[in-house]
Amino acid sequence: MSDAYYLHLTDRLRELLQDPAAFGGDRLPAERVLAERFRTTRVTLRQALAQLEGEGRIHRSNRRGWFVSPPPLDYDPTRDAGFNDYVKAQGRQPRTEVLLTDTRPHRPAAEALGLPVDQPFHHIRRRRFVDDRAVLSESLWVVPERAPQLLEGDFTGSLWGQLRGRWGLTLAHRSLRLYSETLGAQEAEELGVAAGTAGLSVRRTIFDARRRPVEYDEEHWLHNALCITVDLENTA
Amino acid sequence: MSDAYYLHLTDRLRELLQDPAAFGGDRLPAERVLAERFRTTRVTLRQALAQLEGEGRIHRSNRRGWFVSPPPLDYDPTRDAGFNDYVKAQGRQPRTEVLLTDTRPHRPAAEALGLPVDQPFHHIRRRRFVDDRAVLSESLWVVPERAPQLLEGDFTGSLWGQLRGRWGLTLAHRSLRLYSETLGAQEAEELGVAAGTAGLSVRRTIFDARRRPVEYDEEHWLHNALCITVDLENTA
DNA sequence: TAGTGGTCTAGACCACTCT
DNA sequence: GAGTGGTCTAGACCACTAC
Repeated sequence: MSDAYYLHLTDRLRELLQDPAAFGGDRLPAERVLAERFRTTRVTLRQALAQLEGEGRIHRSNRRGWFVSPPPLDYDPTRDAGFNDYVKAQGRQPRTEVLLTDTRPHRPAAEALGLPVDQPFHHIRRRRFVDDRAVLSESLWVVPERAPQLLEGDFTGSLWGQLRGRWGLTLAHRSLRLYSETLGAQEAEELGVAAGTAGLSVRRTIFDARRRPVEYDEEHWLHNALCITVDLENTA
Repeated sequence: MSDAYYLHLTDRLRELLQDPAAFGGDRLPAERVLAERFRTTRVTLRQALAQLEGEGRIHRSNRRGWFVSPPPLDYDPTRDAGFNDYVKAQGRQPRTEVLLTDTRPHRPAAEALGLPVDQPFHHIRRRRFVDDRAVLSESLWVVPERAPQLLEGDFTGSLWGQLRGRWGLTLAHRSLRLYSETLGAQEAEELGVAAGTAGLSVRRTIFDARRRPVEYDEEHWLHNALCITVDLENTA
């Protein structure tokens, strides 16, 4: 079946996408227009678009249309250069919106950090943009004893930077979990995509140098918006 | 559109999948059977199946049918416990097939390791199984000077173990890159899935303690077959 | 050879966005 | 209000797998 028409279509569209001027901008023509141009139906056309979406070449904004994707963002979840810093370092424009802050228990955080389930956490939920495209929805839960006045600060910047700078914490022990997921209703809405869109989940659990629990966070990325990089020395 | 029928269908199927006996085994009924049972068409049914596939609950084997997925494998690409070891440690059955060995130049490896493009490498391509399901296709390129007689050995086990044991190499400097991809024709065929299936690519570049280039490899995983975990100490 | 998933057609209506 | 993607129907044929 390698001669399926949608695969030919995928190839032709992929070529067109190489040429920045092919569609006169970042936006693709309407599905009906493309289907007619390539003499097929929307169903088949959408198979080709879905392929290109999986390859990270295009993406959709819910009910608005298809757009040419920029190159993925390089991201090292083991460091905290700060979102704003590393996005700028790659010549892109970062932006952060704080959606919510509160203090309450959260079972997954408690379990990850080995604390009782009724342990309250300082909780921050935010949404982050690259070049005005929402690519990341995240929630962070911080143990209040480690950072008492945390919620009085500003959270559009680096949280780890604050933990180090304001409370002198060393984020010594870190455990990461990454896996492919489909975005839930809330994350999808926050990122302006259809529910069920493919995502990449990153969870981090942090202890300080004295092995005291510090922080737990969950990130939900658009799955093709980033390339995870990790550099390691000597930890054989 | 959260009342789309395919989402209800997804929910109902997800519930059925909780019950191991619901379908009398690991295999789901034929699409036509399921479509009739839920009084819809194959197109809509397949939307629901695709959702569950994205969630990692089911997977398909090319043209054979849909199967209930086992839990994902935990995998730490920064360590080399050895595939066979960590799969067994999780109570699963590993298997490795060596598909090819040769010695030849490879541009991506040369570029990653900072060597001339005509630099030859010892090349090993293999396919790895968990519980008889092919989940990983990988190629490894080793600098011959680091491991001269490499290709005379056996490669169903841990390559890093050999590099350490037979040549006393320390894999001191490691750089990883992970990103979502769609599997190419070759990888898809080796893994028994349709071309364009979602995958997860892991690339590693390794230098020894004297910063001499040692190895470069590319892994292509079925994207929902694994959960990446990384544990770090002190590398603030 | 029977049954399966893979692909495709030619429509349709709806919810939402844009202006 | 016009245009968009999201969803859905009711079929069809083909390539491949399993027996």
